[in-house]
Amino acid sequence: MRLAQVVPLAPVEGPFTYSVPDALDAEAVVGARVLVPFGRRQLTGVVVARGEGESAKAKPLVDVLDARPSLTPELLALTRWVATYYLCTWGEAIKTALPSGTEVETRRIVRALRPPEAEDGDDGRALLAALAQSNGSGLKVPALAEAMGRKTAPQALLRRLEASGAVSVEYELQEARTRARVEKHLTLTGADPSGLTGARQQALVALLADAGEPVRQAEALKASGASSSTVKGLVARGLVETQDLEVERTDDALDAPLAPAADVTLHPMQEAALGEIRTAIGGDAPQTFLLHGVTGSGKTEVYLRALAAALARGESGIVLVPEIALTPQTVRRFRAHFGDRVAVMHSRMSPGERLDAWTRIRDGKYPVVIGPRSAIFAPVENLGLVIVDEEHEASYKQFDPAPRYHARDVAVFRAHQAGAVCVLGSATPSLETAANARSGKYAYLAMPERVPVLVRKESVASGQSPAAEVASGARGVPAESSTASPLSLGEGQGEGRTSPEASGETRSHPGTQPPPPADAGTSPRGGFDAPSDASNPPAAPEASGDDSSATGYSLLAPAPLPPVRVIDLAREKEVRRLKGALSHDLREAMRQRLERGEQTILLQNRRGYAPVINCETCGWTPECRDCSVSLTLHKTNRTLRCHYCGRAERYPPVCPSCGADDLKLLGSGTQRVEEEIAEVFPEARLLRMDMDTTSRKGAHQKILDRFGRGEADILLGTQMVAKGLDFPRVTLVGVVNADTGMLLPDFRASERTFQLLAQVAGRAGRHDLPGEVLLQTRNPEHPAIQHALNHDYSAFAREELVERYHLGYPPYGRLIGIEIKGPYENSTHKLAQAWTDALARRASGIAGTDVLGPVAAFVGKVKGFWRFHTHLKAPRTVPAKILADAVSAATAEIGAPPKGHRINVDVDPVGLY
DNA sequence: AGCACGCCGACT
DNA sequence: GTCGGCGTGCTC
Repeated sequence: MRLAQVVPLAPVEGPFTYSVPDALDAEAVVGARVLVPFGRRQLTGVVVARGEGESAKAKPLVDVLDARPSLTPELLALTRWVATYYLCTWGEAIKTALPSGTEVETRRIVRALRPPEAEDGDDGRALLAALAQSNGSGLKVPALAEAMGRKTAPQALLRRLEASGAVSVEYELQEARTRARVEKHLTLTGADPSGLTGARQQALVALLADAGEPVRQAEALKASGASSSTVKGLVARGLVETQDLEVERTDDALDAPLAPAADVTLHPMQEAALGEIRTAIGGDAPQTFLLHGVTGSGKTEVYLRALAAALARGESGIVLVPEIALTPQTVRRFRAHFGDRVAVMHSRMSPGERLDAWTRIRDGKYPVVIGPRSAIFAPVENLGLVIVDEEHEASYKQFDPAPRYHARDVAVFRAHQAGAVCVLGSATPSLETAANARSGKYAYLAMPERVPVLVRKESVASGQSPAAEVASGARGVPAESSTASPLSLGEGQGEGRTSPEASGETRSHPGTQPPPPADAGTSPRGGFDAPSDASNPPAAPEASGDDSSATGYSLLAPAPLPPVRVIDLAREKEVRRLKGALSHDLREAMRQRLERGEQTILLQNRRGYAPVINCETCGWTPECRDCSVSLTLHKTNRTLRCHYCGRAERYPPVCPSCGADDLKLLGSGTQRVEEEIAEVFPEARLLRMDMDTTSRKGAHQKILDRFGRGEADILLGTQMVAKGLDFPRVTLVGVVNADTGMLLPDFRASERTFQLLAQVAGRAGRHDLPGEVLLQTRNPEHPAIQHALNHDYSAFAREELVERYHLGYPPYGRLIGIEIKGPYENSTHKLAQAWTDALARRASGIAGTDVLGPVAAFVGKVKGFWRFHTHLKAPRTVPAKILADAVSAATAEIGAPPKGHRINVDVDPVGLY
């Protein structure tokens, strides 16, 4: 008999075998979504294989849901890899690759067949009364339970009422929540319209004749001034036909007019990088590049041209960006170049818009897809290029729900599998990527210099260049050696190979453990050491007589990377008796900018007014009821707020514990810095950007636009001020407290701090005005600070890699994190201990492997759930599969956790606390 | 994830 | 005794 292997979209291990009725045989192809009987109900699954054979257990497929398969064999293979690598079910992985809300399944619906009074028993009456509220449309079983004020539905009672004919319980097909939108369209039948007298009718017919294709009724009526009765009349006369056709829901924001793409000439360094990428695109073998370019080196221009090369070959491309809201410039430039060939996915899209975009991508209408991490599963065919912009960004890692995948690593795998080229771009590559570049696994492309900037002429004249209209390119810049060279991370080039699973190659290389990047101090600095001295800037290009100025753009010489100065807050406190958050020097620097009419960006990576309140009399500190953190004072509405669960309560005027009027506000967040600036510079125009001021849709962009137009002197905010923005008049970047996050118990804390500081430092002095960066810290000797000071990524990476090597952390070790959550501290700890013991027994036989934990999470309780962590740490030489098997075995041994408890497995975790 | 079965304590 | 709560196991 004909069989199909089907993976149900449920967290069960599959696939399951079904028989295929003759009528569905042609449609039930691999990759198609199907409706299958599963237990007592029916649900959506995906056909992953077809075949012939005998199976006694196999039930027949109920229906095929796709006219065209939802998943290509390539995406099926990709999702299966994600499932095995990230330890989730194939069904969970497939679910992330499909638009949400499109599942079809049956649910039990209970309907009342009699009025409540007809029932003798009290509970029977209560059930019927609950159903009566549903107006005969019935209730799903959980909804019924809720309507009765119970946790679970009374199953036995239900069965009795069903048997006695008081209620019906039926499985009913629930349509997908998200469906294609169909709207009424009008066409002419071709019948002779002569003899029509009504002006409206004539107008409508003329419009339809002009169009020559079905026109949306709403559109036709608006354009012709007709009404629906006009249509009725025409239909009655047999002149017009109506039909329901699918329409695409699009995001209006994307229809905004675009500045034409500037045709710029590349800097030789960009040219060299692009050349290598193009060669790889032209070749047959898959290849991954690290494009390491400082802020302002023109990475986007390289992406654009690489993508053009792939498109020219008839291939498609995927561009991953960390978060669309934070990268509007990048998105706009792709749209300016590729127009309606680009599908943009972003987090603010409605499920319907997403579905429509997804459908059209699958139908091949968009060869370019740009979006956040989930876009790596976009159903494009003939993939030629995958770009991961800002590859170091933590937002590429998904945590909830499973699969807990890293989109960058999935990107590398997908590109490899498709024989495509993958480009990972960053100014501050993750150390994983740096190690892969160093070992030769990824080809290394360096763009260590800023390039001249092209701005629209009128913008230059007014002194304010709207961020979106800036493009990068250069002409006539003397070529420096821009040969790609490996990162100078130490000795041992060649023999060390760290191979990420995402490479799609072997999982491990036993016996090829990377050597320690020893003796880092004496190793030569390689091709990438950003110039930190302003004394030798690249020569300015001629700004006239070239094509670009003819098209309304002018070239501005690149600014050198700005000098960075560290302000030791501890010393500042001693010497100058620092009050508030802003040191004397930072205030003076800000004053200068105000006087010169230049702009300042201030980073304070903490929102609210004061993160801690303390009663000086009794020591009371407000803490969240549901989370083990102290509450932050938000002065704007006088609330105490929890930054983990969002809970807010009134800020008490006096200490609720002892009644003393002695509450001291410790530390400062953005609101307090805002207040301080207002006191010191009452004339300054200030914009604050943090989660509190950007919660409304579009608020984020509004603030940036206002700042870009020069409507404010100072932009103050959390790390969102550090991302990909280009404001020509910003000449000062101040970091109010560089230590936030630096001392967290996470082996990546230092890396993240360095990346944030490097990123925000790159915001100063991007055009003709020289910039300056001031870092305030209590830890001036910290490596993250010291290397940010010199813009020296290479030195930072070198040093940090040595540390990682000695500690056995990634990229020199593998890590699987297990989070155990539960409602009580004791029960959760016990479960965590039991799980950890089970894992330890499995891991004891694996050489070099450690089981660390369980330890209480850094924030022990969040939203009422206690959290404990255990980590499995192993050398890279241990195959990932061995570790995964150990974790699976431990999970199986422990079995299902008690009610209310959860165990989450996180392969390659990104945050440890 | 549902859904059903079957075992326990708390009421009539 | 029955009902409701909850743990356990299964779903082609």
